[in-house]
Amino acid sequence: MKPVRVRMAPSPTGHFHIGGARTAMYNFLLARQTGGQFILRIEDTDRKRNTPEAQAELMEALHWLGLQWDEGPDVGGPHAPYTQTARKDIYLAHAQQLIASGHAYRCFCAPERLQRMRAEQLRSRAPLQYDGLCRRLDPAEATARAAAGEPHTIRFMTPDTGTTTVHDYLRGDITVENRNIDDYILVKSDGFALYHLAAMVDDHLMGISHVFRSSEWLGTFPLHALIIRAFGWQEPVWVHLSVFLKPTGKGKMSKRDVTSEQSIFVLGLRDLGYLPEAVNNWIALMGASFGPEETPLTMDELIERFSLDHLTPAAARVNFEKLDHFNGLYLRKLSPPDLAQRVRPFFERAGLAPDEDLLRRIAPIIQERIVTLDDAIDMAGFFFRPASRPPAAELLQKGMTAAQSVVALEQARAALAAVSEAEFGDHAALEAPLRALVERLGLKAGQVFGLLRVAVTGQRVSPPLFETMVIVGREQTLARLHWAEGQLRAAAVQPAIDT
RNA sequence: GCCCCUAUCGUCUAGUGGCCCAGGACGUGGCCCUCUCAAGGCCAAAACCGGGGUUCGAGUCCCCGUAGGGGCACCA
Repeated sequence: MKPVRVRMAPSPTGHFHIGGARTAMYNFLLARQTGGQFILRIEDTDRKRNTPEAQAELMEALHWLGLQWDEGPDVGGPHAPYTQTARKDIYLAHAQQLIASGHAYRCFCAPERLQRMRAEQLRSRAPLQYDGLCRRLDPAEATARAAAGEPHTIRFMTPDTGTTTVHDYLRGDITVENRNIDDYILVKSDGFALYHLAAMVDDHLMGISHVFRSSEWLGTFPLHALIIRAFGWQEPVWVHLSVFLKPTGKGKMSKRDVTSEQSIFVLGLRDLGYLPEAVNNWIALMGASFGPEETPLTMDELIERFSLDHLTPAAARVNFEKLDHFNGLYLRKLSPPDLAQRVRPFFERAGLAPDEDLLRRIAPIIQERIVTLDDAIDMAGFFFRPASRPPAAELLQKGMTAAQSVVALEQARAALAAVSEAEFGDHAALEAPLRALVERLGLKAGQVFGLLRVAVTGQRVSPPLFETMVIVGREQTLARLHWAEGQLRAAAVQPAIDT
C-alpha cells in the first residue's frame, strides 16, 4: 500500500474517550504501516463548547497511548495552521467560491424563524429540513444585503432531484435521494465554518488520502461527498468506524456517561491503573481483527497486522473484563524495575512514600496477583505502613481455637528466631522450618500460614508469606508474631470469640 | 415522524459460495497445582435473528420481516 496521509480531527469539548482513541490509533497504525503521515488537526470552530483543558487532555491522552502525530498544532507541518479557528478565512473563501459556482447561497433566516419552522415540521410530521426560503432569493439581492452587513449564514445548495451515491470502504455503495439531503449550513453567522465545510476543505488542502471517522457521520456522508464534488476535488477513501456501545448494549457510549467505576476516558483508565499497552490492545480489538495469533500484541505487531479489510462495520459493546485480562497480561510481562516505577505514583497518590529499593523487591511478588497498578496498594500497601495489629477475630483461622493459635504462634516465632539474620534473606530458609512445624502441630498448612499471614501483614490476602517475611525483615516479623500472640492469649480467656 | 447503517457463542471476533455437524479470545463451569489471592495447565458448555429466494451447494449473495444502532443543530 502506498503511503497514506491520515488525520485525527477531534473537537476539544469534553474528556477524550476510548472511541476517539481507537480512531486515532487506526489512523496511526495505517500511517506507520505505509510510511505515511498521521496528522492531528483541532476542530475548534464551535467556540461555545471548546475548552483549552479539553485540548490539553486530548494531546496528553494521545501521548500516553504512544500515538504520536507527524503534523499538528504543536509540532507544525507543511499545512499549518492545524487549528481550524486559525483557518477561518480559508473556509470563507471556499464558501464564496461555492456561492459563485451556484453550489451555495446566503441565508438570512433568523434562528427564531428556523426554530418555529422546525416546531411546525415536528407537528405536521414532515421531514426536519430547511424549507428553502432563501434559496429562492435573487443572488444579486442576497449579495447586496450581505454587503450591507445583514447577518446571514451560507448554506449548501443540495440538488432537489436525483440521487447521490457514496462509497464507504466497509459498507460499499450507499445511495440516497437528494431530496433527503438538507441544505446544511456551511458558514455560521459569526463567520466560522461548520464541520461540513471546514473538514472537507482541510482534508483536501492537507492531502488526506483516507478518512477514518465515526459512523455517526454516515447521515451527512452524502452531503460531504456533494461538497467535495462541487469543488471538483477527489474524494478520500472513506472508512466509517462503528461506534462503541455501553456494556449493556443500550445506546452508544457518551461523553456524559459517568455511570460505572470503569472509565471510558483514556486518562481515566490511566488513573485507574491500566497500562497504555493494554488499553491500546483492547481498543484495537474492538471493531477489528488482527489475525489468528494470541494477544498480547505489541504496537509494532498492531502496525504490521492492521488491515482495512479486517475492520468490522457493526457496533461493539465495550467489555471491561477483557481490558482487565489484557492489563494482567501486560503487567506480568513488565520487568520488576519497570513495574516498580509504574506503580510508584499510585502509592504516592495513596499517601505512601515508597522506598525505591523496597518497591523493586516487592514488584516480583505482587506482579502476578494484581490486575491494575492501583491494586498494588491493597496488596502491598502494608509494606509501607506501620504494623497493623489485627484483632484476635482477624487472626483466628477456620477450625483453630485461640489456644491452638497461641501455641502455633509461639512455636513459629521460636522456629524463625532460630534462623540467623543472614539466612533470613532466603525465603526457603523460612519455609522449611515452618512446614516442619505444621507437621508437628498436626494442622493444615493453610491454617498455620493463614494465621502467620494475618499476624505479619494484617491481611487475609497478601503476597506469598515467606517472601513477604523476608522483605518485612527478621526483627519486624518476630515482633508482629509476638504481638499477635498476646492478642490471642487475651482472647483465649474469653470463650465468646468464634470465627 | 423521516433518512441511513448493522446483524455468527453472554461479549469481542474468524469466516470474502464448498476446507464449517462453524475456529479463537474474554467471561462462565469443572479438574489439576497451591500458604491466601492470583497466575498457570487441562477439559467443558455456549452462536450462524426469522422467512423467502439465487445456486449442484449459503453463515457467506439478493429480497422481505424483526431486532439493535446512528443521524435529522448557526455541535462535531
